[in-house]
Amino acid sequence: MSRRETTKQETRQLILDAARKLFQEKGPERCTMRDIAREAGVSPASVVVHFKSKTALLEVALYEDIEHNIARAVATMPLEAALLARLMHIAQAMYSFYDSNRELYRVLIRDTAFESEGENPYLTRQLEHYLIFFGGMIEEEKKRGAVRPEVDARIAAASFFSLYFSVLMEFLRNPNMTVGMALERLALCANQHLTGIMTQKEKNDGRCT
Amino acid sequence: MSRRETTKQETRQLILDAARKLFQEKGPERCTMRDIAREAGVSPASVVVHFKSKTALLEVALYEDIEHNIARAVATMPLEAALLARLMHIAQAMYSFYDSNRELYRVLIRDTAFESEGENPYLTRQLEHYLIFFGGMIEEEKKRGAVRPEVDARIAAASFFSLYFSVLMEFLRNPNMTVGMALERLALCANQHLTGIMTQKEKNDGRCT
DNA sequence: TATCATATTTAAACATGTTTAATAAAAAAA
DNA sequence: TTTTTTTATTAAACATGTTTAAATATGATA
Repeated sequence: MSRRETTKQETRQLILDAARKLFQEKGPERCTMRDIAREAGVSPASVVVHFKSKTALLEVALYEDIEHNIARAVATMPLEAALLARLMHIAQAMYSFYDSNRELYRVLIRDTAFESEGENPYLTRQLEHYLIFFGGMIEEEKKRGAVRPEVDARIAAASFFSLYFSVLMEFLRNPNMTVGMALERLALCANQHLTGIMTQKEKNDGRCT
Repeated sequence: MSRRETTKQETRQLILDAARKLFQEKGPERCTMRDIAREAGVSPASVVVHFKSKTALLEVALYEDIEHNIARAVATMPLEAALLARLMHIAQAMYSFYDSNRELYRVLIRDTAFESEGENPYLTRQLEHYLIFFGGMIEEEKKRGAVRPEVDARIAAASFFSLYFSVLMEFLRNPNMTVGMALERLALCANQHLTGIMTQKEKNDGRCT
């Protein structure tokens, strides 16, 4: 790596460290690009040159941590547990993580969750990983005979994500909601998705296929 | 109403009309508060005095239309149809509506969906209305014997909303996704929620209750 | 009516994310 | 080595949402 390249990477790292510190301490809305630049010892323009925008910086600074947390949750997954328990294991890890700085992650998710695929590769990639991972788990359950064979595993995985994400949204919107309450709600919703809500009779009538 | 009050309301209306026009035409990110003020024939400060912030103005300007659209969808609801068909009727109406100006509604929802309850009364109220409405429909289905009696109707309604909203998010994030594709996906997810994914045997073992 | 208080509007200033144009330093070319 | 080109950095300017303080208009009060 050329001299020029190394100093560039050093500058980038200085900014990233400063941003992480200030975002965590003061929240992304109460720290300015100038604050971050000062903390990093560079000019505000340099921050923009290295990371396109404040939102992009927020994204780079935080999504890495989120990925680590996901990896940790996956690594500690109880493999023998039932599908619902596994989903709840991941959800517990993620909700607790976001709970450590709710305002920070509220702003992060708000600012990035509606970006298009190209603008937010992190989210797209994480979601895709999740779908493969959880979809695979559901396929396994089919083989074990716990999930019906005609079920579309990817749709099921996507549905679980929808339930997980909606509860997360409510959790971040409502400061009075605890991790425990969020988990309780998710468990109820996910359990319904596992067991369905229709009567057997109605299913046999084939009204919903 | 006093003279002072009427002129105030007139000013407010001028701003609101100007905002609606420019938001629709140029998109909320490409029209400034100064643009809106000029179009309305008032000062930029006046816009802030009447509507706290640009986001709040966006909210007031657009949520009313959304409410009208919901009301229209509810009014044209086929009452004899099955639960899934009714959900799809609402979803079709809403997705088509958002499709009329995707970028506009993407920004609106992004900027408001993560606000706390107090900051965004529209969303909270609309969601609550929906839960009561759809929860009531599910209770009816219980009486008809189409939905199992032990099912928590409110949780079921909330779950359907989660599925609806997640598909909407994907729809707004991904410009290549059509209304038809979104509806297709939602139908698959909602149908799974109706019928469940577990085998009967596993349910009898009571692993998920 | 004259005066005071209150509410509405606004010009000007401010705060902050971002862009631009210039500078300095490194790499490449001569 | 000297010159040229490319690249990293930044000071200054800009764009735009928002605040502040002043001015203006309205209603109440004497």
